[in-house]
Amino acid sequence: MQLYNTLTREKEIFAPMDARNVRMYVCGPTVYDFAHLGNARPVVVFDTLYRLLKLHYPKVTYVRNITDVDDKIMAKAKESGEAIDTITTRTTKAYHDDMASLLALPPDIEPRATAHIPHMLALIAKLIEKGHAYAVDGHVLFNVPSMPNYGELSRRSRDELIAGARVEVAPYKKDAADFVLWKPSTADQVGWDSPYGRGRPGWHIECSAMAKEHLGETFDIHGGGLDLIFPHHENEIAQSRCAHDDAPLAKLWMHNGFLTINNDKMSKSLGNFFTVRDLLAIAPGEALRLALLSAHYRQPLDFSEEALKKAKQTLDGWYGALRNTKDIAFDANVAVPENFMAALDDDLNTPQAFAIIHDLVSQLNKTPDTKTKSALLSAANLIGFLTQDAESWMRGSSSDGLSEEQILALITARKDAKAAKNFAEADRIRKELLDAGIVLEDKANDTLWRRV
RNA sequence: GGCGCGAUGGCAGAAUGGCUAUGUAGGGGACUGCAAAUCCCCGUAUUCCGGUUCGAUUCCGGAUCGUGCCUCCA
Repeated sequence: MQLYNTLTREKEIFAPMDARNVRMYVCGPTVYDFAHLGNARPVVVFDTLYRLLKLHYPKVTYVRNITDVDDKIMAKAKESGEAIDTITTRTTKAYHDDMASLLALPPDIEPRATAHIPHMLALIAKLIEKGHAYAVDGHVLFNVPSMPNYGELSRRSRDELIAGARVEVAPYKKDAADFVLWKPSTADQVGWDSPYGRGRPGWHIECSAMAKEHLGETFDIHGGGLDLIFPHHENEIAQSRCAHDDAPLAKLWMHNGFLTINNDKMSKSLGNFFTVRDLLAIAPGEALRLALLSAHYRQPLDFSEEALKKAKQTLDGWYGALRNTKDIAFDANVAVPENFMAALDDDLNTPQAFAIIHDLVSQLNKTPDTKTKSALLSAANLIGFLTQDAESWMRGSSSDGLSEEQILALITARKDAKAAKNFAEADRIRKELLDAGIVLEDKANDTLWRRV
């Protein structure tokens, strides 16, 4: 398979370091609030990659961290008066639930930052020992000029960084580009004892420490959002390589594009974000997943509720084909179609993969047979689609609106009216159901219904 | 100011040095008591200006517009 490597800015043939165990690290959430859709995109994208890798290789170790110590969490705790643990535990649970709703498989290992403080301190000590970091006033800073090839991922020189710097340079820094590995905590702030005084980790060190602990010094794939390239991933590389005798951190770096709303970047600071939770209230997770994968992962994706509705309609069509062929058997031995695999193996071309699913759906409608149905299901299931029972998908769920009993009673009443050739009454009932969001499909022997 | 990305039909969105995706919307037809679903048929596209080439939407240069990053961020 081919994957685009941010490091080389080219598609490369993927060759794992150890084909018996492919290792992948993806930057996970800082748990202080509900996940927004921008957080969900990388989860769904790398879940798709994870599923593909699992198909190609006997074992994949997928690590996605939970950042449970951070100034944003501290600020939230101060604001709400809750304990940090309470916030991180609750938010982590919500994150797990939301991502499961998006049909994302859980990672193999989900390390928490607070459980790796000793690993971070060990890494920091090594960096100081090797002359790449220095302690000053309770801070420990990584000295960027100590690494000659700093900036390879983002392709920035140190001079450019300083020239463009928007922030004031802290007086204790030896160099303007130096970044924090460890910072002091006041008595009322969360902190851990260390040789540099009581404090807490900087933003980047946790990923270096946890990746080393769970995947080793060098692993296959490191993923995350585009905005992590600089500074986060650049600094992870600096820390890890300088601590590990210049061993590369990851062979392949993958970054998903942004989610936009009306072509503006969706972000917390702009306030133009949707939480996954809010969207799950108006559409099934599978529809959200489809919407998130409907553009290639490296392209920007402009999200709207309209796009989400379209995704739901598309799935109605796919599930409709399954419901119409419910008597056709599924054969698990039928392979995923080659062109479908080829699309995904070409740097996760999900739009192309969906085009092939559309084609299979259309074939199934025309020639309903086990071979076609099985090809469709094996393809769709591979990347987390069409895993539900078609009938239950069509019936959906609705807390308000008509109950299934009411719907079935109306359908029976309409059937009686039709038998009596009272078409005006039959149409009136159908209109009543339509107004309640129920669409009927008359078949030869019975009437099917679905929620729109 | 520095670094980068993008521009494809009404909309969404792939691909490609010659054949033109897919979906959706729209038009016509089949089926249906009428619908729905499904099937068949049909329009509409590669931002602009140069260059390379037998041939460019694709490669190269420039312009315009949009957008991201430059120590909060997926």
